[in-house]
Amino acid sequence: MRLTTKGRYAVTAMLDLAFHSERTPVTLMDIATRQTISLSYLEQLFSRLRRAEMVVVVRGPGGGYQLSRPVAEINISDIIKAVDEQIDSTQCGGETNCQNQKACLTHDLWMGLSNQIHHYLASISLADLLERKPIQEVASRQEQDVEHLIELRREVIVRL
Amino acid sequence: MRLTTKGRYAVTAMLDLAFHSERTPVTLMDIATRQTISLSYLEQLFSRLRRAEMVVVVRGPGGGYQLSRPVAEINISDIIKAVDEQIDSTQCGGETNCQNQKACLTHDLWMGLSNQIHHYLASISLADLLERKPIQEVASRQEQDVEHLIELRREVIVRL
DNA sequence: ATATAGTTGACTGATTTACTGGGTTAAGGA
DNA sequence: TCCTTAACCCAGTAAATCAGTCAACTATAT
Repeated sequence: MRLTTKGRYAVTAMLDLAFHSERTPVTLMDIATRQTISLSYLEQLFSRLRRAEMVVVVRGPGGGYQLSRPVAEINISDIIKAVDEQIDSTQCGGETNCQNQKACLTHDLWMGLSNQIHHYLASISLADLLERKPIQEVASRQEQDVEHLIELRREVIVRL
Repeated sequence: MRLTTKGRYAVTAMLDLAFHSERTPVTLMDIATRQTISLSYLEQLFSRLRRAEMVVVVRGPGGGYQLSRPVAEINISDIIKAVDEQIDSTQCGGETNCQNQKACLTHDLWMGLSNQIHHYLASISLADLLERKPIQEVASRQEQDVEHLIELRREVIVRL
């Protein structure tokens, strides 16, 4: 279980989905605009999220992504694991042969530690995050800030 | 608070120190041999650990490193923060201006999350880890496995 | 048909990781 | 005083990862 900015991007994007995809799918372009993440980077992340069956896809016009299950059933740990390529942190993948064919100190230590963190993050769902006041406020502001940009983009595209 | 292999190396090395430096200082060479970490990499890590006042140094023959305080007063979070240069995970360093001079979704979310992880790791001390059975067993085995190597190294050096 | 939107892969620059090798400095012992 | 020990420090580097770009592709709704 690693904790890097990559995982944070994924959690942010999933939270954005949770806010906006209840009725209609959300395009990566919309998420990119609201969360200021590059579209192509989002594509990479969602490719993994899709393979991990965290999101479902609707292709074609009006399409986009939606969460594959209710927000209460998606936890932070799963999101991070989906994008963070699990090059397991002990170099032996639970094989317990990190050091001269035997377990290293780190093995038991870090396994235990990262298990605990994993369980902790697994206990937090998207639903939990959605309930938080400050997050709701930020999300509303983001919608207003960026709504006109998204509209503008659509109009401009239509005119061309 | 990031969670990478670098932090794991630091925690492993500190745990090794906790096991072996109670009476006499421990050289980085010994740790390098026991934990199979490169000596120069250890030097880098301990340079930071020393600046963070996690360890004290004794120079010259018979010297090495010792913990700066009792094992119960050194927690995992401090160790990781000492070596992981805190390029804060939100790009705004608590300034709350990550996105167009305002808070991003990530800000509150990730701040909260990483705070919780920080507190969790802060609640685990080296003393806690030392008490764990599997860790004790691995440490004993490592001593036996490597003791002769360390002895050998000293003899060889003496002969040269 | 055409525009929308996801899918895939190759490729890039920047940064971090983990390590090598060189020399310098402090301290202890013969 | 000289030698050894061991920390200190610096410059460099191969590999991996991060974050992102670009281009060609497929599926689908209108």
